Amino acid sequence: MITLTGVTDSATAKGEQTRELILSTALRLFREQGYGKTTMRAIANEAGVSVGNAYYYYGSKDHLMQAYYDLLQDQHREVVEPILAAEQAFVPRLAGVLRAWLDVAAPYHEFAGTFFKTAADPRSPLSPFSDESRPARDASIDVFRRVIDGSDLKLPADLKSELPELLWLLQMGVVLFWVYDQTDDVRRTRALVDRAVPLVDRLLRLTRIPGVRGVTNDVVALIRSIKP
Amino acid sequence: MITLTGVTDSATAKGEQTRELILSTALRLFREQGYGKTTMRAIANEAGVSVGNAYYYYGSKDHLMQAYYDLLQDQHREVVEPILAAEQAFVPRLAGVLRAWLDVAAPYHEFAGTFFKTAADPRSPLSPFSDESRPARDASIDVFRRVIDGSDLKLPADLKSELPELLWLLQMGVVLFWVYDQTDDVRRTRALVDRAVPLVDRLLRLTRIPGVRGVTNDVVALIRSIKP
DNA sequence: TCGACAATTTGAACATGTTCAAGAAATGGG
DNA sequence: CCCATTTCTTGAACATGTTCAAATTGTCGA
Repeated sequence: MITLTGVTDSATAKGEQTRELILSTALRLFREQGYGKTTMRAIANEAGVSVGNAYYYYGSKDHLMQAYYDLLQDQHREVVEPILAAEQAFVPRLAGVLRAWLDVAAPYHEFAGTFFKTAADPRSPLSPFSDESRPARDASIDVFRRVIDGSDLKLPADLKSELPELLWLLQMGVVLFWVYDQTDDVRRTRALVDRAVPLVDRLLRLTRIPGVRGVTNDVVALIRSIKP
Repeated sequence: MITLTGVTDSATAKGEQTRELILSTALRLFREQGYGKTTMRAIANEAGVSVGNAYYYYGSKDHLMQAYYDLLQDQHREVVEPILAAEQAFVPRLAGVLRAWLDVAAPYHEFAGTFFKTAADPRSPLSPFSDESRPARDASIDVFRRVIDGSDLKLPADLKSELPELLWLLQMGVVLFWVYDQTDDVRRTRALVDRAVPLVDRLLRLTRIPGVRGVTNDVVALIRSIKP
C-alpha cells in the first residue's frame, strides 16, 4: 500500500500487482455488498486468485478493511488541504476538518459498524490505539496540529502542545457518534459538529480566566500522566 | 422464548432449568478459558445438551456474554450500596463507585476486549446504547443519580438533571481506558480514577463562576439537543 | 544455461458459529 | 386417559474465516 520505496520499483513486480488486485477487488465488493456479505472466497474468485493467495498478502479479512480505512484517511488529508489554506480562524478550521471527514466517510457509513466493531478490540491492529496504526494516527493528529498552528488561537504553551491529541480524541468521539447515527445524511452528527466546535472554542478561551487556569493545569497534568 | 403469559410460574419448569444450566456452564467456561477459546460445542457438551438446544435459549454466543455482563452490573449495584450509605461528600462517593466497578470487573479483564468488541457494534443488542440494554443502562445511570443526590454537591438544576448521564458517560470512558489498560492490577486506570474524580469535582464547582456559567448552559443545551 | 533458493500460488482441510427439519417430551382440554 | 398442540431437544448440515503442505513460478549466481 504505502510504498516505502525510494527505489523499490521491483515492488511493482508480479507480487505487488497481485496485492493491489486483491485489495481493489475487495474494496469494490465491500462497497457493492457490504463487509459482512463479502466473503473471502468471493474476493478471491472475483480477483481470479485462490483464497490462500489473498491470505498470503493480507493476514485476515480485517486487514483488508484496515487498508480501506487507510485510504479514507488519505482522502481526508487531501480534502482538508484547501480548507487549511483558506481559513484563518480556529472555528471554521476545526469545523471544516471535521465536516470534511463526514463527507469523505459518507459512503462507508453503512458498514462503519462492522469496522468499528473490529477496531474496538484492543488486540486488533485496527484499533486506533494500536502500535500498528500509529503512523495513521500520527498523521491524523498532525492535521489537528495544523488546525491549531495556522489559526488565531492564543493558548498557554502546555495546553497547546496537548491540544492536537485532544482534538483527535474529539474526532474519535464524533466518529463514535457518527457510527451510531441513523438519521438521513447523518444530520444529527452534523448538528453535533456545528454546535460543538464553537463550544470548544469558547472553552479554550475560558482557560485565560484566572480561576479557571488552575483547573486547566490539572487537566493537562492528568492527560500527561495517563499517556503511555 | 418471550413468555407472553401473565401466569408464567411454569417458567421455572423444565425449560428454565435447562436455560440456567446452559448459562452457568457457559460462564464457567468463559472464566476458565476465556471467551474466544470457549466453543459453543464445548458449552453444550459440558452442559450435557445439544448445540441446537443452547441456541434455543440463547440466540447467539454473544447473548451468553450479554448475560455475563448483566451479572457484573448486578454485582456492582450491590457492592456500591455500603459506599453510598456511608459517604456524604461527592468526591469519595463518585470515586468509590468507580473503583468498585474496577474491583467487580477485575476477573473479567482478560476477555474484556472481546466483550467490548461485540458491544461496540451499534447493531448489537450488547451495545451500551441499544434499546435492548436500556434497562441495564438506566439502572447504571440511576446509581450516578444517587451519587449526586446523596452528596453535598450544589449545582444549577439543569446541569444537575443531566449529570447522572454525564457521569455514566464518564464511566464508559473509564471502562474504555480499562479495556486497553495492560498494567498490573490495572494500576493506570486506578490512577486515572484517583485523579479524574477530584478534577470533575473542581470542574463542577467552577460552573458557579459567572464567566463560566454561559458556557455551562451551552454545554447542557448541546447535550440536550443531541439526545435522541 | 542450470540448479538452488526464495517468492508466490493453490485448494483441500479445518474450526467454529449458526440453522433447521425432524423427532421427543410435556401440557391441557375433552 | 387420549389426542392435539405447544415446548423442547437433537444432530447433521451449512457458511465462512483461516491454515498449511505441496506445487508452481521467478530470480540469480556460477
